[in-house]
Amino acid sequence: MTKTLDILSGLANESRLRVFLVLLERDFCVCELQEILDMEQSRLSHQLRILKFYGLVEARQEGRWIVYTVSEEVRKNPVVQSIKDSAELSPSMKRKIPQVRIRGIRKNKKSTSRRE
Amino acid sequence: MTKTLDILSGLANESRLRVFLVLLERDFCVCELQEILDMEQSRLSHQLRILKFYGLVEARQEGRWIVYTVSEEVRKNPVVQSIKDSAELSPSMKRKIPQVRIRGIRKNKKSTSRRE
DNA sequence: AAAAGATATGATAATATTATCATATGTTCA
DNA sequence: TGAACATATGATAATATTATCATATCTTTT
Repeated sequence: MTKTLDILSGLANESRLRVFLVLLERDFCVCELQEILDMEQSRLSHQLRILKFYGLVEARQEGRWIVYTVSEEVRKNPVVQSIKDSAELSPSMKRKIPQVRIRGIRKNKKSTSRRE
Repeated sequence: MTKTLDILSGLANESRLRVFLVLLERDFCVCELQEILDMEQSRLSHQLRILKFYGLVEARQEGRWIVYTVSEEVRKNPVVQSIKDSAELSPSMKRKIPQVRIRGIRKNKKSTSRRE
């Protein structure tokens, strides 16, 4: 179970909070997050590692991509829920979320072996 | 209104989180907090300043003491409420809370001018 | 007024966080 | 297989946080 202090520590950073809020919408691979959040790859990767460290996100390989998720357990956490309700994503990010679908394009080309 | 990121930043530190949880129980002056939390005065004072900086606590003078409070507005914040519900104070701290009453002792000796 | 009590502040050192750059690793595709 | 893509990692520098110590400030008490 994710401790409250871990949630606070993990999200006490603006970019990490944003990444997390986007991942609460739905799963994304790193390059999709890059697009939505307009963040440099390496920086994003480091921040994702920290989110993972605090138990806030999980990663799975999906073909050529690594897809990050917020588990059901974390989603159910009351502190996480209140943060989700209170913190607003910027309009520009919200706009991008339904559009960005880098993985989708490829999945149609060839049904890849997906171990989830 | 206290922003979510401020709440997260302010409480993403174990001692600060503890101080805040104690102050959610009721108001305390610094020396009472020192007693309950077993923290050095200077360190406590610095952390209180940070809590104040993030808008999580307020301070008022009360005679010789400075009493810290969590405002109603902050208490009502959903993120604060969920943190209060999720994070547990240690038993030793809980035990001390009803006992420690440094201000009270003096108040009986002489009714001091109190501007609250 | 001086002593004692309560708290804040400033300086410093130790430590942690963050961003950035370069590069390594693993996967798919031609 | 090798190029291209996607991501992670390591090193380093810049910056921020934290703890500690000494001292200053303000209030009350004697």
